[in-house]
Amino acid sequence: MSREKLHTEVRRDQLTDATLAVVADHGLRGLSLAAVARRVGLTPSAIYRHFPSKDAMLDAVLERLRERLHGAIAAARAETDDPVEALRRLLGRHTLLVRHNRALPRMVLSDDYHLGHPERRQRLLGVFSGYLDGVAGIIRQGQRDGSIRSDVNARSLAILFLGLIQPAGVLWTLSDGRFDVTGQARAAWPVFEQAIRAPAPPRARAARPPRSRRTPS
Amino acid sequence: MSREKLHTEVRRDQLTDATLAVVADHGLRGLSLAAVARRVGLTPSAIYRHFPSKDAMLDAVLERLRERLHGAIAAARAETDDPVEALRRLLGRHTLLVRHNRALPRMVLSDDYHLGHPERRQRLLGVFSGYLDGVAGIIRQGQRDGSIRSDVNARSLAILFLGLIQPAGVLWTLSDGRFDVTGQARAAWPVFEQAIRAPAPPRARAARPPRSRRTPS
DNA sequence: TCCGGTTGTGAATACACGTTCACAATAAGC
DNA sequence: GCTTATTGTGAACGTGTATTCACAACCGGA
Repeated sequence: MSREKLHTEVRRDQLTDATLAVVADHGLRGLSLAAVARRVGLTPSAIYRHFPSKDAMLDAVLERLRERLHGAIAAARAETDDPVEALRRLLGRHTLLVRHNRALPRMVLSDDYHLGHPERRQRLLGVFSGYLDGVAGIIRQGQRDGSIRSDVNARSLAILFLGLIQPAGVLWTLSDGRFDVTGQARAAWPVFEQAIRAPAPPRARAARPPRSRRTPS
Repeated sequence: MSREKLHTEVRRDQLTDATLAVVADHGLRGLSLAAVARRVGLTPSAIYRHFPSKDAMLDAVLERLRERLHGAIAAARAETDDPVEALRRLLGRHTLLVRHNRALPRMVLSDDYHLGHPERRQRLLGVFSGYLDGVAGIIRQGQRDGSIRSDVNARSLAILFLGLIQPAGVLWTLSDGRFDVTGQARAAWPVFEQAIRAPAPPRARAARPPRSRRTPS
């Protein structure tokens, strides 16, 4: 082993990085302390100098992913004032994030992380909700300034936006990177954009939300 | 134990059912032969009378899920000739399928199943592709008869359709059934429908697919 | 009725993993 | 330079797991 003694903050960073790498390569199931330790040149027991348990380490990793997701939203919002354009940029940033962090979909979609740990599920749901709130915030801004349709609530549109990326991300991980996420995003975006844009202001259509419209079976 | 001797086909059905139930409750990670055996009133070793290995059992389970997914598509197509209406029905059937088979998203999205087993990944990708092909088939029909826009390829639209369900399904599992999948589907469908409908025939817009349009960063 | 194949059992095996602990080596503060 | 807290090591432990095997009970057909 390297036998080198480093400060605990440094090791913690190394360990979370290594964890992300292992999860990217072998999934959450394949995540073992041995594999993480090997990657940073430590023995499994040394990990316990920096994290009280494997679970605590995973929590730190999730926190890092959360920061990156929120960072993407903040960056997209900072770049432009046009909400629709902000969404387009967020889409690009998010696909890039997925492509550079194969661990992200695995961590967030795999149930290993939260099953049997209600507080974990709550945390993960919080990450999702936070992201969706961010997207919904952009959308609401667009609804206020009239660029985005107001007959569908912002949250639903935010989830629809997530649908722009998620299946592509799944296909991408499943195909081991062969599926063209970026291409799919480029193809799907115009469709989405057109769908959320408010109908042209001149001709005010009946934009009443269709309440419980039920077409006969 | 029940001590009852049943034919192997019956046991195989019971075992796949039990596996689905266990995965629904405890995820793929929490799937153990012991748990499955307990659920059907057998000992773990008895399972080997009906499946050569745990992996083989999982394969059978995936096959069952594949059948149900394809069944949903076939049923939706059989019910109507209108492609857009078929998609709407498929959406309903799919959400129902997810709600009744919590194991479905877990099996299909968790990487436990396929990581480290390239042939498994291939199989799972095949399930996805088969489903997408089915959806794309409906869409292509709509493109031929002019009800669905032709400037975006059917596959991309099919993936977008999947995005209508998948994030909702994830939120649903994550919130332990509290999230309203059906409501989300109802809210998102009109948006999707309007997005894929071909622009009204009278005013023929320039519907050339934008090839590599790149907006400056 | 008898017999062979099928189904079920419980004990045993082998392995991987998280975690603990006593001890060694090193860095930091006085 | 001495002391003390920090960091790293290797061995050990306990647990949960898939899988195997010898044996028992049973069903179905001759």
